[in-house]
Amino acid sequence: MTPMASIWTRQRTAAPARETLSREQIVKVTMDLLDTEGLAGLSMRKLAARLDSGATSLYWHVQTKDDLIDLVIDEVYGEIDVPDAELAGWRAGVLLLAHNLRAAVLRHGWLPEVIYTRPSIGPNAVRMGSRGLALFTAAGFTGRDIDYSMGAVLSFVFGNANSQAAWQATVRRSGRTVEERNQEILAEVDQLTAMDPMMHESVQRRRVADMDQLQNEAFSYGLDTLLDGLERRLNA
Amino acid sequence: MTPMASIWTRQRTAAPARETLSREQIVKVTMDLLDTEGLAGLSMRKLAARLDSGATSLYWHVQTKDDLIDLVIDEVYGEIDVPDAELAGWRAGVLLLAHNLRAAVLRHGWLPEVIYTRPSIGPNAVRMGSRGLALFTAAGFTGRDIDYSMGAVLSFVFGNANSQAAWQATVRRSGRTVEERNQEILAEVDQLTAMDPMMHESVQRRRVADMDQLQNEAFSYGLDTLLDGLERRLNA
DNA sequence: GACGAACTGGAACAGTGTGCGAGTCGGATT
DNA sequence: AATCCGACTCGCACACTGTTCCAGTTCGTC
Repeated sequence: MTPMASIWTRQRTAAPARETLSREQIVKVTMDLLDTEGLAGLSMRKLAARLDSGATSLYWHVQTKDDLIDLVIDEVYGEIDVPDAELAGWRAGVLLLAHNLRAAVLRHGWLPEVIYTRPSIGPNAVRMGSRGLALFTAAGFTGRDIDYSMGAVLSFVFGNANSQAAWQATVRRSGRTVEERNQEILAEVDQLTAMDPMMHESVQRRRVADMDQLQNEAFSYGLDTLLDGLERRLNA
Repeated sequence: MTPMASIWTRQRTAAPARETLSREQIVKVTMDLLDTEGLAGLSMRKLAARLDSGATSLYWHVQTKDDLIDLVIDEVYGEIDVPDAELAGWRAGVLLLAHNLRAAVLRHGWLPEVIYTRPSIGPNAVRMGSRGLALFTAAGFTGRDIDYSMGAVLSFVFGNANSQAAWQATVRRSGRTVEERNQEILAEVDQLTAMDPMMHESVQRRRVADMDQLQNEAFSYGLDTLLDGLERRLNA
């Protein structure tokens, strides 16, 4: 009968007696630490140091490190604004959802490293899911097609954003510039294949001044294509 | 001038003197270990135990654990068959590539946990990339559209396969059946939102006898939609 | 003033990846 | 037949990890 005390269920039972650590504060500092140093830079002791507390004190407010990460992940979902279904047209709404989701992933480049390691269904994730479903329902999808169409968009967005975030993270870690890194890749690829023309040219095409813009274009291209396909389904 | 000795560059200089560990053998056993016990179950000591060797012996054949993982990842890419551009039509070819890639990810459920943690451009990844590009070139795409269209498909496939693989992994770890796990999710969601109708129904729709088939359908739905959109671009 | 709940944090444990360096093997050279 | 040397193995040790246990401290309530 105990309702599987998940992290989001548990609540502070009474007001704190004195100035004390709070779960909110811990989550916030964890987010900062992750954003600046990445997943590898997060350890309970380092986190405690930033909070001027002992490492084991954290365990009063949080069950495990994994639970803490669940909390931060849901915090990220909380940043994502999903427009109302009525306000914009459905396509404009989905477009916005997609862009906001991608932006959130890119803001928190450690996210791809953790989302696939746990289930993690927090309140903000549920809220985003619910509002997303409303969007696709308003578009005219029914039954399972609601889930399928939204799943398709989310899959694409995550697929795109994850790999770009990972790319950015490695560039940052390497300390090199984007162009230097692209040159390295070109060299590696050429060395591996003895000048495969397909790959060589594809990598060459990536060597542009504004890499972010290139990736934005790739994202828009794919998203538009997918939305075109969905629209076609609606009109069929 | 040193060509950044990557893991794939380094070769054994001479034949081994006696019966000895080999990189191929290590990679193979690592793959087995990952497939059966997941990423969390992989440690150098456990791996060495399976090979009847000391843990530190592995470091003669492999620079670091991360490099080892790079090798296994590329091994997975090696399993993916990409059809020739001329044989099937481009759409059939891309469809096959997509299905093969997804199947490989699902076979190796630990992959989503690692692909976004490192760059990892091995020979097999390059080969797959090259053959993929050929497919989209044969379809009629030119210039950057080749990269964009292929990127869209790969993003979707990874997005879909990653989350399904992660789902399967958690079900396996929990030791519960698929239906039990779905029931848990339903309860959690309802508890978090006090019966949000959108989410409630969506989760209800997931509670089917054959979960795999449902996810296959979701995959086909999204892939078809995306390919429809790409075809539309070609005919524009 | 005493009690007890809320909270802190040091010591300790089992486990991790990996550098070091001493040791072993076996084929080629002398 | 003795020597040599590169290929390879592996125990020890180090710094670090998440986490448990428990002895403490703080503070509102009786």
